[in-house]
Amino acid sequence: MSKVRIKDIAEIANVSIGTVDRVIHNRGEVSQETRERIQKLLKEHSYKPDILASSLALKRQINLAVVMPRLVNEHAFWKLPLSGINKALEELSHYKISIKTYYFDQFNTDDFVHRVKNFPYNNIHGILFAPVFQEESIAFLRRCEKEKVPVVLFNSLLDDPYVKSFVGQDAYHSGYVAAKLINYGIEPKRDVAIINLSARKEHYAHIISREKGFRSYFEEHSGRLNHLLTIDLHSVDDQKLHSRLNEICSNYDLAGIFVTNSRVYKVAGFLAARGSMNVRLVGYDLLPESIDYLKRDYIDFLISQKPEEQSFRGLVSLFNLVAFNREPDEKQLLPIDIITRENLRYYKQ
Amino acid sequence: MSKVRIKDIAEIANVSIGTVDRVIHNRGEVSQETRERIQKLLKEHSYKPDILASSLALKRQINLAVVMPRLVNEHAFWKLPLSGINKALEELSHYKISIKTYYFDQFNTDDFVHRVKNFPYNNIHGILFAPVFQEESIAFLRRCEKEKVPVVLFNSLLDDPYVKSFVGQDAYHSGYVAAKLINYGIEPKRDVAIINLSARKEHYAHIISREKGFRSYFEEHSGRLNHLLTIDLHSVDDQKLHSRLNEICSNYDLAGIFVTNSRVYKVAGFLAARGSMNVRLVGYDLLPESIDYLKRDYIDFLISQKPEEQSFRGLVSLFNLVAFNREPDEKQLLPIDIITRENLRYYKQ
DNA sequence: AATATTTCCGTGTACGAACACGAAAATACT
DNA sequence: AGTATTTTCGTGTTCGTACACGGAAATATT
Repeated sequence: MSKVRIKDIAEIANVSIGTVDRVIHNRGEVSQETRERIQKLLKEHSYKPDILASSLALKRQINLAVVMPRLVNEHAFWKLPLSGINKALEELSHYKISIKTYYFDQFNTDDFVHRVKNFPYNNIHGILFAPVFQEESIAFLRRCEKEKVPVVLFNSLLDDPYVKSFVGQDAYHSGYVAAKLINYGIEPKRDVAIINLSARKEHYAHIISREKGFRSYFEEHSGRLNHLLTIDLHSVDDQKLHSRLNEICSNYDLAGIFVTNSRVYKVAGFLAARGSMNVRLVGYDLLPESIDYLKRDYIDFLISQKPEEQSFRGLVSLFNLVAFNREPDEKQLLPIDIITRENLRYYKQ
Repeated sequence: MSKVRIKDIAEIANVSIGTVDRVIHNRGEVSQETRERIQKLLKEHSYKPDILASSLALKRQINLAVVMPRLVNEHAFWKLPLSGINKALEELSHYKISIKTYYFDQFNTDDFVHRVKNFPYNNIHGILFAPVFQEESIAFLRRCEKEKVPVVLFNSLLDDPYVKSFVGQDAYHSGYVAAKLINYGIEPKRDVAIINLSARKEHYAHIISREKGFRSYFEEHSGRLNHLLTIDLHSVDDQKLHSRLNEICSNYDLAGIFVTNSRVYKVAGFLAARGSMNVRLVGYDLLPESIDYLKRDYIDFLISQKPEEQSFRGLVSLFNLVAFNREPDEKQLLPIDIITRENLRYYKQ
């Protein structure tokens, strides 16, 4: 039961350590026959490399890239993954590693395509990618596949066999959880609004999934379905937003609002300005602005996507893949943490 | 900025690696003068040992002990830390480590005192301890201090300077969070019960803290204070419990119940038997029985203490302390996770 | 002064895997 | 047959630290 080392395998097989090593790393230069013999032995003795020793001995330089939306004007969400990237950089500082970040304009398909075209594929050993544009992203994956650069996704899921791993949240279930929280807090027969505050909703598969999850909760539970309304607001202008929301408030008996992304603080701002405290408000992510409204009770619950952890785990997975050939889980689904004013302190940063 | 190694320090100080090593590990046999000189250099260059190399080179055998309540009859809670212990054992399997568990009867002070008396202090390098009896536990700590065996606590906090670290949850705030959840879900002017289902409440400091946290939420918020009642039920007998609860239900307009520990499933069982679905119920921990009632919507929220993670992190901290002299944080407070039927899957085991 | 004892410090090996280098064996080519 | 080339494999060093061992220097003892 004691751990089997390369040396042990080598002795059993009557070959040298070097040969076993070559088999393990597919470095070739081993005869068909002995390779198979050793592979069999490795399996039989269920050889697992010693993580510590491997790490210590690793000499290769490893270059990773992160491809994600640029931090434009207001959508502060994309700041958050950066701290995860830095944390990963620290955690992996024993190694010879470089992480370079490539930003693209999340509202401009052409920009993305252009950035990806001049990508230094042969200097990069792995890519952590936050996809936005469905088709173009798939095309990017095809290119990576051709260039044999492994890709790990975070934040948003692309259904493609070449993706080595996805780190993120199940969007559907997060919407489902949000629905529970709102339904739990309000009396029956009152109205609930789903607000999409996204410039271009169709770009975000997970926003759609969240709404679906939210709605399906109500389908399965108390018949509040005919009190559900979806509002798409593409404008980022606060003036317009407020007047639109005002209008809705007077037309409906709003008891709860679900904002399908991190811009929930905008709706909270409206509620605060209007002074209406008894509308349940649930949204996403721990942006500073949202935290502020959470503390002041204008937001009741936030669901964290854990963006720092997403990028962190994504990078670590990617590194382990390219450095040690350790295959990550296909999906790394992070828990759907429910954050309130009262437990916030344990989730911040 | 590149990492400084023992070798570098040795060269600068014009001594050998061995000497620097002796200084680092306080192994003596170094003259006062050179010791101080090297210590100064270590600080100046902010030397940090390479974790990987240290681990690989560590040859000492390390024996840890866990001291915790025995898994008696019903209080299944104490099963949970065991999986954390096993996980730690696995994680640390690269090392020469042994973990031995010592159980005591959590309802019998004498039993605890007796077990602790014949403790093999000189074979044990560190103790992970879940205290129950205040005074006797402090006495135990004194003994450990005398024998120079470091102690890390989990689950329940003892205020003692000798404790190297505490891994657990802030009980007060967890009660506070529970109050938010109940208050959020019910209409004003209805009654809320706090139920202590503990054989001997006074033994559990954290049960008292939870109640305090719960009450203080209501003190700070909507004046529901005169609708709050505390019920101490020492009996474990289901018959008695049900009749007592029945009695309460008819005397009060109960809209919410907070059970201050993992026995919340007992109250859920009562509600299920009675068929009353519209009482909000919040309690602790992911016991299988409670999970079952959570799934059936008799329990609305569970707050997890993460017992597996407590014991896991406790052991890892303890190991790092005795093996590498890495001081753990004084308090390792785990997040107060809010678990519902809808996000349960991401928190199970 | 010679020997014993203590204090102080350097050397060497081990940990397990990665990888460079080069040697031996097998095969191909003239 | 002799040389060149390729395939196959073994040896040795490296990563940074832990620790055993033993040697030299300083001090004490007779």
